[in-house]
Amino acid sequence: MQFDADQFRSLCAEHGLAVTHQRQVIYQALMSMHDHPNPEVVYEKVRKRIPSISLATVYKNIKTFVDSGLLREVSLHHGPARLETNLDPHHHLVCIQCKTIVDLDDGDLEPVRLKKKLPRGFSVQRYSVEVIGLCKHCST
Amino acid sequence: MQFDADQFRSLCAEHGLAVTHQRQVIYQALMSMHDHPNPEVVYEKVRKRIPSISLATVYKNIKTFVDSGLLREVSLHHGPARLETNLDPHHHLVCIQCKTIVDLDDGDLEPVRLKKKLPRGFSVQRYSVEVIGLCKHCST
DNA sequence: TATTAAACGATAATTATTATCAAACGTCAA
DNA sequence: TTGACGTTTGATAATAATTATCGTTTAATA
Ligand SMILES: [Mn+2]
Ligand SMILES: [Mn+2]
Ligand SMILES: [Zn+2]
Ligand SMILES: [Zn+2]
Repeated sequence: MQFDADQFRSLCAEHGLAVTHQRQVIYQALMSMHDHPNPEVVYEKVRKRIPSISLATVYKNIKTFVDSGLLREVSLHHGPARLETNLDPHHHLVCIQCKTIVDLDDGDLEPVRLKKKLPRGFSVQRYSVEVIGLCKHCST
Repeated sequence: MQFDADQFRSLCAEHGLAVTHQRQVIYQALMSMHDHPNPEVVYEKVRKRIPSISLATVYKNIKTFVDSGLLREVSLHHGPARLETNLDPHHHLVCIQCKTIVDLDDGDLEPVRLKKKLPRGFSVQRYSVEVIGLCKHCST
């Protein structure tokens, strides 16, 4: 515990962040959850240790962690729905900046192949590959 | 135009949907946009043809089309953000039902390989593979 | 320990989406 | 073709997710 606190202290120092009790509890809550939680779930977990914490503080710290690279978002696609009219199997090129999504034909890619067995009981419906980066327009 | 209208008419018949002017204009707007629009953008486009249309009608029809399989959503991850604490390169197993996201080690997958060149100017940052299906819990 | 910038909590505002409901419309059988 | 009936529409309220605002508190550091 003392050790973790010190680790967090230096993490914050590296990224120029003030060390606050709230920040540390939020970080530890996040790191103890290995199932890609949403902010609300993090809030509920943190509230067990700091009942008076504000939901806004949780959101603000998550943003801070993401901006500092201590944390990521699973996908670029949270927020408004993006609609797909191309019903053929295909993949995507996604720009991290402008969020433009461009189709990548299924045949333009070597088929996805697993080396290991998937967890028992999971039935695969399809594979989705995203090539993530900066589009021409955004990289200038 | 007459032909498209007839096509839409039979599409609706196949899926048990009433043929309305709004529905047809929304569908045609969608099919003419090859860039994965969000509902707001569809609304703006439809409004040029039916200025009096309600945003709710656009949302309701998009939902109807998705439920009928005439349309998809690009990703399962729209809505609340999902947080990623695993900073190692890895991929995901995603359940379409409960939205559970499970890590898939980078080494468990043959590397993604492109057969063709990407569009000029796109700089790749990383690949993200999602194995999409039903988890053990949801498939029973 | 005093100064100062950063962070916090409360809450308002914004954005995205869904729900509600009365009026209008489309379907289909007579 | 008409009329009954279920569906869709438009207006708008409600909800969910997130960000902004702002006065107060706290942490960094000199
Ligand atoms: Mn696509
Ligand atoms: Mn992960
Ligand atoms: Zn871009
Ligand atoms: Zn599931």
